[in-house]
Amino acid sequence: MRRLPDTELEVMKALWSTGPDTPRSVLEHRLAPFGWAANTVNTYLSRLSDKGFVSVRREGKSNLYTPLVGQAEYQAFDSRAVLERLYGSPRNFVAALAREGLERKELEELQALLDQLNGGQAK
Amino acid sequence: MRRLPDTELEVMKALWSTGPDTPRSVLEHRLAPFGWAANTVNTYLSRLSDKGFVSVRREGKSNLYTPLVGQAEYQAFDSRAVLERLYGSPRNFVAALAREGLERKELEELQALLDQLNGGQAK
DNA sequence: CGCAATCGACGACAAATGTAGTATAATAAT
DNA sequence: ATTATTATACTACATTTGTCGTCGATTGCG
Repeated sequence: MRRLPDTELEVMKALWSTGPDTPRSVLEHRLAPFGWAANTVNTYLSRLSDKGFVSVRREGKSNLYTPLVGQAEYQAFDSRAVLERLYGSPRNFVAALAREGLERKELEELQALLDQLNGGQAK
Repeated sequence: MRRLPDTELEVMKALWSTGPDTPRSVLEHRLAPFGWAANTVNTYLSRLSDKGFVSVRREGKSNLYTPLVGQAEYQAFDSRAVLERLYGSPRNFVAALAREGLERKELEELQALLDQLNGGQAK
């Protein structure tokens, strides 16, 4: 698994939210704000395919791209990579966020999650 | 502020830990594991200088590079960027880590930090 | 059937990143 | 001084990323 560049990640996020989809559809429904040319999306999808993140299948007149890597799976990988790159531990990451100003809501969500993780039990 | 590529970030980490330093010294003391050529480090330092992350000063026979952006400052910026890129909230980030397997120690550290953040008081 | 609208494959090209070599100027050792 | 050592500045070059354009095949319409 490798970390994806920003643009390809945006395309993956689109596919994760819509499910298997065609370039045109995904562009119009989920990537419109970027104002990308149709070919641009095609390039990103093609690169994602090369990297094994999506599969391609002929769906009548156009291609249908299906995510091969799930969002949760990618996030699990990426979050660890983030720690290794600069923070070392979840604690350091959250501390950095805190320095920048954590909102009450974010804090509460975190606390709730931790309670839950602990209630279950930590591995 | 912009996000730094991996190699430049490694150099910054080295400078953060040693303080102002020369290319040779930083390479030998903190970057040895990478096995980079001396000129490679020089290039990274030069790019960091262009980007305004370090300052250069002539120190006798060699250059002395000083970080202009602090580690805490960079981390605060970067951690937010991480959330915006893929997670949306600290909660989602930690949840992703949890899926990948959080160690008990990491959990405890996090919990302690949160207690502290709350004890202090959430903004 | 003939032509126009689509779509995808492939090629292009600039900027950023990873990694160093060269050439040159200053230094140090004989 | 002459030479061997260094450190720096500049150049170089492959790969990756960001963005498309072109061309040829496919489809749908009149």
